[in-house]
Order: sequence, then structure tokens, then C-alpha cells
Amino acid sequence: MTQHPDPPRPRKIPTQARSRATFEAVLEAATRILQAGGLSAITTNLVAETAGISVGSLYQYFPSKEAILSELVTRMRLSMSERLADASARAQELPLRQAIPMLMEAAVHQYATQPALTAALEAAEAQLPRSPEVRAGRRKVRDALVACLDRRGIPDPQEAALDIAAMTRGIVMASVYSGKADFELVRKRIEWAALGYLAERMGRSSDLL
Amino acid sequence: MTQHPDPPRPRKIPTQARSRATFEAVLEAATRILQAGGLSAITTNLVAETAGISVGSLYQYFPSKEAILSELVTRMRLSMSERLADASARAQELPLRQAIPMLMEAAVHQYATQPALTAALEAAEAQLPRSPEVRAGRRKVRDALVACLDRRGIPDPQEAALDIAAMTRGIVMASVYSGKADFELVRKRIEWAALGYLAERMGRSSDLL
Amino acid sequence: MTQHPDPPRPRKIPTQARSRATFEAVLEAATRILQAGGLSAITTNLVAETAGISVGSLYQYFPSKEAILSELVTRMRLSMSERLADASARAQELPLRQAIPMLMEAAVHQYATQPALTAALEAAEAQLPRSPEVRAGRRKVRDALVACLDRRGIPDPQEAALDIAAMTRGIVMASVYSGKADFELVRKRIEWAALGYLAERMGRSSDLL
Amino acid sequence: MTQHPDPPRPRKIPTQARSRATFEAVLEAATRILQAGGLSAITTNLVAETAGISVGSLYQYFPSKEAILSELVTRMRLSMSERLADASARAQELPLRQAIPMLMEAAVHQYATQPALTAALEAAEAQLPRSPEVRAGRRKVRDALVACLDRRGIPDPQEAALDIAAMTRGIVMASVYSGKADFELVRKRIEWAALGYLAERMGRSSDLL
DNA sequence: GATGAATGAGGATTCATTCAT
DNA sequence: GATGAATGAATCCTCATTCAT
Repeated sequence: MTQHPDPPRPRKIPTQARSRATFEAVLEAATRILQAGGLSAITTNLVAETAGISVGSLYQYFPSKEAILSELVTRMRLSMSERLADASARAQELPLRQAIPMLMEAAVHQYATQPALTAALEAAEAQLPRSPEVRAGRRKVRDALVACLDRRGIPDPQEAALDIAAMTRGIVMASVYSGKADFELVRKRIEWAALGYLAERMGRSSDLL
Repeated sequence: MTQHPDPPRPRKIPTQARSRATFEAVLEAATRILQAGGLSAITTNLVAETAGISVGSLYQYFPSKEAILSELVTRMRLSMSERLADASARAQELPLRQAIPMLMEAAVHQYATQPALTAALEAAEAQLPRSPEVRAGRRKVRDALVACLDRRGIPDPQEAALDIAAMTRGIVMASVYSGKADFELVRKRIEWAALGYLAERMGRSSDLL
Repeated sequence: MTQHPDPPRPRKIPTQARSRATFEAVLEAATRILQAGGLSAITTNLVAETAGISVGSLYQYFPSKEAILSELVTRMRLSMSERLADASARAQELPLRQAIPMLMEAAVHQYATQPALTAALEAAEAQLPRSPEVRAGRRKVRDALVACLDRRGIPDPQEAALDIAAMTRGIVMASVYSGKADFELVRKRIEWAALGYLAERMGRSSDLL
Repeated sequence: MTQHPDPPRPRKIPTQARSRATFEAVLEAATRILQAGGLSAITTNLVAETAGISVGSLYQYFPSKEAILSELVTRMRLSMSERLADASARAQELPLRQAIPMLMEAAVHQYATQPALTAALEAAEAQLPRSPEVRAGRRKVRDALVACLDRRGIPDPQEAALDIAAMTRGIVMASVYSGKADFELVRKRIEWAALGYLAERMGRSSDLL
């Protein structure tokens, strides 16, 4: 059986100004490296050097390389879930045809603004123990969508939500990968995907949409 | 800027029986390792050992670890494209509502039968220089779909094909990742996604579907 | 050739109350760590933290990690020598058969009450330059025994004293190591060893005992 | 509770000439380093360099630094137990007064010929998981002594054997530590210790001796 | 051609010690 | 005096690749 070890975490969350700066400098350096070279380019020594600090300092704040990645993944998931929860709230009373675009916009945002970083962090996430925060973030994303669909009477909204999220991710990452990153267009396409999927799911006759 | 070095290749494609067998043994060993432990588990020494040969022999056939991975990725893409081209041919004269399920079945097949291996190879692909063969394989996949859509008068069939492929991949990988791998159900859902997407794309009034 | 550098010492022996308290807090913390985790568990940062002070403060009082260990070793040897000198004085007028048990009790005491700590400190002592204090302590231990033996006419009392001390240590550490720490029994056995050794040394006919 | 992890072992026992040579070269280098600088001087890089090989080669044969130490400890214990078993056999029919010297000679041999190395290896042994071979070696040493004592009617020969071994070790290590290594003399003294201890143990009247 | 021993650069991590605040 | 953040040399170990046999 696979072990489920504790997810790696920062050693301490610094509060004083100087510490805080170093802590953030590490995360920024790691971010830059991931953007430029992907997951395989990241090295604790390189992170420290890029951050303009010593390895020792890095290890004051993060007990391992994984802890750095884990923190970045967590932040990414939190930011995504907040954005989506927000969109969901704003879409609350709108008809599905107007709600979906708002939600899709939120869903795409992270990928659209940070394609390479996001890809690297998702690769990292896949080989990291899942942290409660990330789980919670993912759940929150899903719940926002689920609530949105449920309110409109979509059956089995859980599965529908998962699929929409997955399709979205698929289309976005493919366009990132192919280098054509016109995210205005991408957003339009994932709207089609989401709306079409829902219509198909409910039978074409339905007029909920 | 990212470099675009030559894609790594086998040193030579052996034709004699014994060489051929060794060559294949390496690839099989690599496959087994990727299935069992993912991309990070593969090392040249382990591949050689698993294949029952020496590292030296391995390097007779493959100039680098990347060359092994590259060959596997190429083969995977070729097999996928062949399967899809085949489905496309069989779906030739059928109405879209019958054609799409056949195509989707072909698209899902690789993921459904070899989820772990496929995930590992896609991770490998992401950090390998793109080989012409892989590009060709991908193009062939897309072309099969494109032809299929074009014949039915779908506008901008290229983009539509890309999106359908991407959605499919997204949904399939998500269900692999979540561990719920009922691929019969998955196939149904990607049919909804594909058909719905196309319907939406063409405007709901269309009756091409 | 092995170097004989100056033995590390405290930077200064503080006299004011607060300083004194900090100084002792460091030594107590180090002691606790050695007891719990042995020589390899001790780090300056951990000592400071356990003592409730900062590393910086620690280095106010001790110029190096070795200085801390050295101080503890010195104290241990002093305490041992004092205890033994005391026993020796009390045993002064007694016949050997009554004197030896008293001396052995003193010799065993440190090992019996602090086995793990003592083992750790002896390990430390082995890789520290020998300090004059420790030499003096050891000499004092030996001298107490020597005097005791000499007074009873044992020939070459120096060597005899060394051997008795060594045997004692051997038996005690072995029983510590094996986990069977019934020190009442151990004391009995080292009495046999000491008395027997002396008898044997003087020829069995002797009736000094 | 303390864990009892598997004792570290060589990765493979090489049989071919070149391998064998490298394997032994590592152990010899480690031995030289331990002799000269003690346990704290040993470093995988230094061992490799001293052995005239690369670190990589070292790790072909030994999975960790501990494995090297473990192998040396095992060999030392085996050699000691063989020597003692041999002496025990030769002493079989002799009276105790002649048997003990032979046994003591065997017991002292390792310490006498390799004092610094032995001290280092015993320090290593203390922080290594106990391997079955070493346990067996130690048991064999004890059994040889036990049998020898038992045959002569010494009561509780187990405890007596342990104590004699411990006293011996104590005296020998002390004379090593003090730098006065006249082992002919040392042997004489541990004979006194052993014989005296036994006599004392049995009551002075006994004439078994 | 095959073998597998050997290589060594590279990467993660620790910890004694310093020094700016 | 006290603090604790920062330093970086030192250490263990891996693994892609080479090359003598």
C-alpha cells in the first residue's frame, strides 16, 4: 500500500519583517525558476541563489524542497478556489447561459495568466502528498460549481461539475502546450464545452439552458 | 529562451533478430518501470537490469535515457493516431451521433487501458524536445478528427478537433487521477462533452447533429 | 601525529547572578539532551533552544560546542573524584575487606545514577583534547585509591588502582549496555573483582585481605 | 520505543577479482582512517579517495557509510570469536590456572594489536543496529568462556563470563587510552583479575583453582 | 558486440558559527 | 548584553554515462 505521509510544510510562518521578506523571496525565486524551466529545473541551491540568500537560510523556513513546492501549490489552489467562489457568488441569480461564462472566466484565469507555472505546479502536485489545504481548495472549487449547477436543477451535479472542471483544464492546458494562448478565445470555447456538455447531459430537449 | 535541441533517438533501428529482441527488451523494461513507479522511477541501470542486459548494451541501442523515453512516447502517439484513423475510417459514412462514440472510444482507449503508463509518458513528453514523429502522430490524430468533422460541415474543424481531443484527455485523466476508472461511464461522458460542444459551437438551432 | 590543541573552555566564568543562571541553563540543557539522545543528538542550536536562550547568548559564554562538552566532562570527573576522595577518607582506618566496598560504591555511583549521560560524556571525552582539570580529576581518583592501597602495603599501588578503576568501569558499562542495570548486584560483582584482583596480585597466600 | 531497523549490509558480495579488490580497498581505507582519526574522521568521500576509487564505486558495494562500518565491526567480532573459540578448545583439558591465561591472551589480542581501530569500531558498534552476525559472534565469545567455566564447576558461569569479558575490556581499553600499551604486562594483569574474580566469587576456600 | 565496474558532477540537507539589529 | 537570521563549508548519496576487458 502507498503511504500517506504528512504533507511537507514550511518550518515556521515568519511574522517579522526581515523573515517574512526572506520567506517570500524563496517562494518568488522558486516561482521564477518553475516558470522558466519547469519542475525539473528547480534545485534548492538554485532557489537560494536566485533568492539572493544562502541555502542555510532557505532551510530555516522550509524543511525540504517539497515544502517549497507544496506551499506554492497550496497558494495556487487557494487563489483559484477564492476566485471561483467569488464568481459563483456573483453568478448566483443569473441564468445558466450567463453564469457559465463567469465561472469559466474564473476557472481559466490561473492558466491564462501563468500557463507555464501552473503546468509545473500541477506536475509537482501530482507527486506530492495531498495537503488538507489543497484538498479543501479543490473541494471548494468543486462545491462552488456544484451549488451553481444544483440550483438550476442539473441532475448529478457532482459528476457534472467534475467533468466541466476537467474539460476546462484539458482545453486550457492544450492551448498552453500548443503555444497559442489567446485566452479570450479559449474562454469562449470552454463555454461552448460546458454549456454543450450540460445540454447533452440533460437531453437536448431540456430548456433549462 | 528554451532550447530546441534535436530530439533524442535510438542510435539505430536494429534489423537482425537478436538485436531487435534486445532493443525491444529495453523498451518493455522501461514500460514496466514507468507503469509501476512513474517517470521518476526510471533509471538507465534499472532499465538494463530489468531487461536482463548490461548498461553497456543499453547504450549500444539508445544514446541516452531520453532516447528511450522518446521512443516510447513516439510509439504511444503512433498507436493512438492509428487507432483513431482507423475509427475515423469506419465512421466515415455514419451520422455524427454515431460517429462520435466510435471516435471517442478510440481516443479513450490508450488512457483506459494504460492509465499509469500514459500519464508517465505524457509527463516525459512535456520535458522532451518534440520529435517529428510525435508531431506527425499528433497531427494524424487531429486530421482524422478534422476530416470527420469537416465532412459534416462543422466550421473551423481544426479548432473543434483540438478542443474535443483536449476535453477528452482532460476528463479521462481526471478520472484516472481520482481513481474512479469506470471507463464505460467515462466514454459516455466524453460523448456528451463532444456532441454538446459541437452543438453549442454551431448554434443550438443546427440540426446537423 | 595527533594535534594537541588547547582544551576548549568557557569564555569566562560568570559571577553575576543572571549570567550565572544562563551559564548553568546551557549546561543543564546540554545534559538533558545528552541523556535523551546521546552525543550525536547535541547541536548548539538545540542546546540554546532547550535552555531558553538564543544561540548568540550561548556563544557569549561558550566559544564552541566543544567547550560545553568539555565543561560537562570536567564537572563529571571532578564530582567523581570528590566522591571517591571522600569515600577514601572514610575508609581510611578500615580493613581492606570493608574499605573496598565503600570505594566501589563511590566508583559506581556516577555510572549507576546517570548511565546514558556518563556514556555520552565518556564518548565526548575521547574526542576532546584532555584538559588539565580532567587530568587532575582522574589523577585525584587514582590517588585516592592509590593511597588506600598503599596504606595497606599493596605493592605498585598505582597500577593496581588503575586496574581496579578500569575493571569497575568495564563491568559497569557492560551492564549498562546490556540493559540489566541492577546496580546492587553490580556493586557486589565489582567487589569480587577488586578484592580478587588484589589477592591474586599479592599471591594467594597473603593475608592482607 | 526504539526502532530496530535492519542492519546495513554490503550491497553485494563481489566474487570477481577486480570487484573483490575494490571491495577490500574500501574496507582497508576505512580501517586506516579509523586508526588514524577515530570514528569522527570517517567520511565517504575520504574513504573513496583513500581507497583510490570514486565515491560512486564505493556506493556500488556499500549502500551507506554505516554499511562499511557494520562490515568492519562484523569482521572484528568474527575474528575475535574465532580466536577465542580456538583458545577455548585448546584450553579444554587444562586446569583453570593454565586455561585462563590462554583465554585472556585470545581476549586481549584484538585490543593489543589494533587498539585505536578497536576503540573506533566499538564506538561505531554502539550506534549501529546490531547485526545477527555480530550478535552471533558475541554469543560465541561468551559461550566459549561459559563452557570453559562451567566445565570446572563455576556457579552461574554466564554472569561470570560476562564479568570477565567486561573486566578484560575495561583494563585493556584503559591501558590503550593511557597510551601505555605493554600488552605482555596487560595480559598478566587481566589474568590476575580473572582468576581473582573467580576465586572471590566462589569463596576463598574453594580449591577449584 | 557485450559486460559491468568505474566515474564524478550534481543535488539535498545539516549545523557550527557570525554579526547586524 | 541579547537576539535569531544568515552563512556556507561539509557531508551523504544518486545516476547518467564511459570504457577497459
